[in-house]
Amino acid sequence: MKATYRALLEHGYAGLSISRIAEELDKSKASIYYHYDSKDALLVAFLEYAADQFESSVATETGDDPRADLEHVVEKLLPRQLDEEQRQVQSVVLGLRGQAVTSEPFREQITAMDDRLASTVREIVDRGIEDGTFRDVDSWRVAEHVLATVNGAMYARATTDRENAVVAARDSLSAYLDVTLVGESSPPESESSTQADETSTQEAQPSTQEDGT
Amino acid sequence: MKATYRALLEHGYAGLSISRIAEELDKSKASIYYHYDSKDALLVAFLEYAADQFESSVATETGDDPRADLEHVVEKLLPRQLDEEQRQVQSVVLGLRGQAVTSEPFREQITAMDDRLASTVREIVDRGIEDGTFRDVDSWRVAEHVLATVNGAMYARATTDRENAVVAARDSLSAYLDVTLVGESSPPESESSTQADETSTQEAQPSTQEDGT
DNA sequence: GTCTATAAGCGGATAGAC
DNA sequence: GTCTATCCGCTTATAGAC
Repeated sequence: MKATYRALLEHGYAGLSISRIAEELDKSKASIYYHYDSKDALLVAFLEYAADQFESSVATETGDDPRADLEHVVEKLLPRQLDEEQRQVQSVVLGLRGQAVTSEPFREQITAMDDRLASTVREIVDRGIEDGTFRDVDSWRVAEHVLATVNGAMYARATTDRENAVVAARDSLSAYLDVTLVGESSPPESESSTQADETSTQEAQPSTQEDGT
Repeated sequence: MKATYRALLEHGYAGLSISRIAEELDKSKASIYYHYDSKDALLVAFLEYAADQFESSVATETGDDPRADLEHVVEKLLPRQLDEEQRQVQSVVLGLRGQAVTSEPFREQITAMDDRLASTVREIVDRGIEDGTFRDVDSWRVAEHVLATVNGAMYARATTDRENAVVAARDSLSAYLDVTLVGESSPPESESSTQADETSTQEAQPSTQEDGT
């Protein structure tokens, strides 16, 4: 599994082959077939392994401050500064996830992963509602909104060079949670000056696609 | 390009080969090499073509009601009911986007696409602020939030069986826009009963990953 | 522009020795 | 369990005829 992980990192999903895995493993191709019946079987096993890695990299203690717990989850998935190891785990998982478009078994696994993540978020929101910290919102909807935004931003981080966009989305999500769950108060930090330094890639780019405006 | 599109639809990115494209085209493999120097060159050309298709499938008239324009854009990307053709365009684009994790040229193109989309959204928000329809929010942040959520939900639609989750995220996003941009009023529709029929996949699934709770 | 034929190589997978 | 050797199919890409 670790060798597969390394091979995936180096060559991407498209470039993943038994030879490459064997190389990382420092064993022969044939030896891999002793442990797995086929490449597909190995891949299915790996997807499970990768899901575990990803989820334990996200797992977080939940305390008795729901708003902090929520922020903690978001921070785990979408840290302002992504360290190299997390970047790698995420791009591998995203690479596999892409295969779910055309592969049934992959799709099932990914669906289960998102289900678990969404439940985690929803449970935190529910707890907050019960203990009176949060307003009586539709926890399911809110959880799905959070998950979609976080996934979208992770996805952008892995497939574009729009780092600032990721941070902006994250900040806006936090502000949204404050307004929706807690009420009107804005958090200690500012409201319109956290956005780095305007050196962003999407600033001052007047849209090449349409003629309107 | 159209033959490549069809081949991609039938076999996915992993299964895309010159033979397959030639087959769709009803010409020989060699004839393709007369028009493109290499598979990579063809792929780069196709990415551009696909981006155009995608963007023109999203393009929308912008009128003088910013809130409606915004809703229109979201509806185009994340319709409540996705028709077959749109589903296909989206899964092809998503499939290509996945390659951006490991391919520089792909990454650049995808970055440009997201930049354009974000600008479109931001311009609508700016227009709304100027004409007094919207509050004086940070249009950049809001636009990135919208884009991340929409992308995340599209991504979920293409890689999971969580249809209800997509609709939930979309509804929550609309509600968020109403609150943030317009003010307190909630839209005509309900607040906690639009969520289909609870037959969703993520309901009643008590999270297998942690022991807390 | 398009074809057939073919080169050269890598992919997954197996046989059989150790 | 691991190795070497090997099979076979398919891939990208080219040569050269029409």
